[in-house]
Amino acid sequence: MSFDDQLPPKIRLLRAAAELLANSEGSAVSTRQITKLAGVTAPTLYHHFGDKEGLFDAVVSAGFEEYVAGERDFAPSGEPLEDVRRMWDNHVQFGLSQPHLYLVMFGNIRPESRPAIVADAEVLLEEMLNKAAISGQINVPPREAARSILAANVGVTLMLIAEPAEERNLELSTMTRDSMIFAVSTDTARGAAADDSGKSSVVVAAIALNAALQASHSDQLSSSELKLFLEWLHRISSSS
Amino acid sequence: MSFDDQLPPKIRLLRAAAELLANSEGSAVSTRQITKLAGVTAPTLYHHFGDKEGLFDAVVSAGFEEYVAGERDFAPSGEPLEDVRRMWDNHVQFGLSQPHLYLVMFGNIRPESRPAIVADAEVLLEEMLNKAAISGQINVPPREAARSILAANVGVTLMLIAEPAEERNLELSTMTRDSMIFAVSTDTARGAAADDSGKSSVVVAAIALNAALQASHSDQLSSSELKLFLEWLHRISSSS
DNA sequence: TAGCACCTATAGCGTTGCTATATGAAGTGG
DNA sequence: CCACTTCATATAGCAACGCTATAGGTGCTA
Repeated sequence: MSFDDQLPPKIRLLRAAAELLANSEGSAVSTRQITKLAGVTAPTLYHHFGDKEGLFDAVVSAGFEEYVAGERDFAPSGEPLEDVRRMWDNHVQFGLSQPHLYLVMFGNIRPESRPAIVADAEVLLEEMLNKAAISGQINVPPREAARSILAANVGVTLMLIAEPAEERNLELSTMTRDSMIFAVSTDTARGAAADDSGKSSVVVAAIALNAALQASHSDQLSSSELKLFLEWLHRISSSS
Repeated sequence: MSFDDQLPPKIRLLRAAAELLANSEGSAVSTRQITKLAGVTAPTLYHHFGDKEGLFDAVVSAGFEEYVAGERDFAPSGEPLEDVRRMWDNHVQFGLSQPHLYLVMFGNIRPESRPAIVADAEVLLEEMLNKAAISGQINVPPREAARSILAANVGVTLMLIAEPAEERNLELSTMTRDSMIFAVSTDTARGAAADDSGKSSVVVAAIALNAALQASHSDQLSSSELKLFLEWLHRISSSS
């Protein structure tokens, strides 16, 4: 029942709440469950934390500080934008590993209650982006870039949490991450090059693809597949 | 007390819930408040909506459909990416004008109860991005681009909602919006003409062809051929 | 008129977050 | 050694919550 009789009740409450939050599959967690697991009665909870939300805030702060601490332990890689990527991934990982904590933090955001944690994350990102700005890698003020990237980061994490775990596509995260970083960075190295600007029908696209495929030796298809593919492509592109 | 005695209870419940949700400043809305305002008793609510969440879903759907309807009324501007921008702004506007509805929709997302509305919004975006893909303006598959942009859109809107109304900085929205669109578009109007690595022009062409094929129901290939063809195309266009 | 769906109300169950009040333990000053 | 305050916990219970078993009323079809 009560799982750690030695520790002071305040800490037992924190641990019980964290454990229940982590294990509850979407369903709400009640104060009675928490106090029972902590081996404590209701008033103790309200004495120490004032509120159910106060307890959750404390749990979240603890978890978040742990996450921030791990964040700071990353020695700067010398490539600030790479560090920003790592912070992004860490953020997503944190959200996915503790979805209920995360939802308490970012999902139920209300105007009057706590941008405190958001601000912490923002500052952390901003510091890193500042390094990037110093070496001229960024074309946007670091604070604005940090806010923008963090917003996208939160959105992606929420979307991933909302998906059933088995069909979670982390590519959504990496793609959005790189899109955001690319957009604020001064490094325009990229592929693209849309030559035939303007209207492009099936035929035009097929011709373009046909030419490009033959020129580039893509290894996405086997040679036999490629042969058939090109044949079909020819059929389409000569059908005008 | 009850505010619209003529209408059927189902609609009165919807309106009462909408009104309470819109006016409640962050605090939760109870079924008792709703039924009292609607001039109805509890079982009526559960008969029509099954659930408290069912009611909220219905309210949200109604509001969202209104918003989507306004969205569709925009005549396509001929510039799909410009339309995407307008959809983004509309999304943010919707969230800021009905923050509580919006939080019900996107804030409390849980793995098991994912509102179909997210999927709707995704499809809407994807359709528009498909147009952009057909004319070769996009270097990413439309579905993935839609998911990514929508995620960022949601994140930005939540962040803006979390800020006190008087210091809301809408530039966060426009900046993130343009960053995302810029990152997925082939238009590198930024200065240095990008060198194409050859492979990525294949990707762009494949994406364009893929979108065009699905839109045009070409009869150059049999359905089984087409299926395989599209699969290969997808493989090519997913290779970064 | 009888029967049958559909819709709504009465009443209340079990649980929720939270608290008024009381009790025990620990320290402090005389 | 004893009052006295302070902090921490327990007993017991309130009002509000989401929700439902059951029954009654209503309008339609036969």
